[in-house]
Amino acid sequence: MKTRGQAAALQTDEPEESAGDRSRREILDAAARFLRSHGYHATTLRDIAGAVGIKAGSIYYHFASKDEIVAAVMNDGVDSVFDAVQAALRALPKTADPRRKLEAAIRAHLHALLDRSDYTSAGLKAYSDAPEAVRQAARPHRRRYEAVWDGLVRELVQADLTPRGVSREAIRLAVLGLMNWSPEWYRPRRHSIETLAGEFAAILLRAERMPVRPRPTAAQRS
Amino acid sequence: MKTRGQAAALQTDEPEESAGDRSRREILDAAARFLRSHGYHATTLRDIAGAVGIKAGSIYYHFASKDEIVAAVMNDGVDSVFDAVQAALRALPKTADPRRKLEAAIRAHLHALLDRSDYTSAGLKAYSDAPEAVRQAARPHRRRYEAVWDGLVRELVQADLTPRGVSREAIRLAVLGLMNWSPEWYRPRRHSIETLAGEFAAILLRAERMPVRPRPTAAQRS
DNA sequence: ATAGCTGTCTAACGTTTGTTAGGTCAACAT
DNA sequence: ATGTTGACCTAACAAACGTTAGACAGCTAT
Repeated sequence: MKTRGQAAALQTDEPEESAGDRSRREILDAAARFLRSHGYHATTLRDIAGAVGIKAGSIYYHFASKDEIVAAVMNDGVDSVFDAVQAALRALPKTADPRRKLEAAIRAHLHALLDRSDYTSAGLKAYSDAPEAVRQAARPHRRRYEAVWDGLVRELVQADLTPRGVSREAIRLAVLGLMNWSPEWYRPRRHSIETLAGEFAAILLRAERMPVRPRPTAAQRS
Repeated sequence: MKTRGQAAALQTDEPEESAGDRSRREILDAAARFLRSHGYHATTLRDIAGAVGIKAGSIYYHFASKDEIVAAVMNDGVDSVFDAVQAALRALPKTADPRRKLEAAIRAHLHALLDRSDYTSAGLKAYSDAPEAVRQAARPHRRRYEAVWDGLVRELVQADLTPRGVSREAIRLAVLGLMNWSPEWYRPRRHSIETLAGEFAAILLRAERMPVRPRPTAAQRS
């Protein structure tokens, strides 16, 4: 049932991708691009096929239905941002300041959403339009990812870094909503993901903005 | 902008709604409901007509195209939440605490989005899927509404209630994103709009949560 | 050489979509 | 009585949709 990574654990070399595997991957890539920019209903199998260089009917050699493609894209998208955030958190020392963890997670999420993976934003956009069966298949992936943020928020609350009297759920909904709405307004030329991540983290915390440790243009005040 | 209030004022000076006007309004109401829950492409003229009790072709007596309906719903939706927020702000004394203004605006926005008007949420959901012509027609309405929030954020910044070093734009995008994502997770049985409004306002501000003031007549200004 | 598998093609199918043309029928004005 | 208008209907149109069946070229293994 896994869509991609299964051959990754092969013993010696790279998976030796066959022609069929490459087509299958290209179909998913194209589907993710169309789903991201046009949504579920406006993404047609003929569009996808055309982008891959084959005919619409040929898709059915690789997938049983449109919804199977959509489900694969959506689940890969959630797993992808899950992995990205987990990796970003693991790159920090376990005892790191929860504020830094929050900012790292926000940065990873925004990167996945806005410039790294069509899959993540495709899943986000197509979810509410997809048939119930597809959404149901995606639910475990989504829950697993939400749990990451719930843990993060829990740490913040325990460190007393969030406004008092605000439920953990509200904070999680706030941070996810704030990020997930960004595809609606983000323009690569106009916004910097790095800057946005820092600003969003600062907004969500009670305390002042964190000291600027690694880089860029953060201090235009003072 | 009136959303429902069917025979609100039977007085002599009311417009005397004709049968055609009522049909037109019912078409828009039904379109808003479908657009809200199913989005642009999954909302069909036959669905709308069926909900009103007429046939699909008859819609063209009232509207020139599907997109004209969508544009009307979208623009009414933005104007509706604009009016609601403006009214909520005007109900406050001009010199009111900016924190209170923020909370009032958030509450009004959430109410418009989640339980008062199908139009507002319909416009939000359908916007990115609608043809460019429809989006272009909606842009002035959206800009006017954004300006309200920009003014609100400006007040907050001037009162030093926001984290320092964070741009006004980031704050505005944060608060709007946080609210506009709520249709994705809000469940009326599970969440309370009043509570959410207070929590979101608290999250966005540097200071502690505001004291719960029982009555507005007290002079709290020192 | 032959058989089989892989990956794609052509060509259609049944359905649904937005839209249009022309008809119908009651209410009203003359 | 007659003509006009308002509001709706029927019936279709072309296009586009997801999907399917069957054919066909290229490769591999016998």
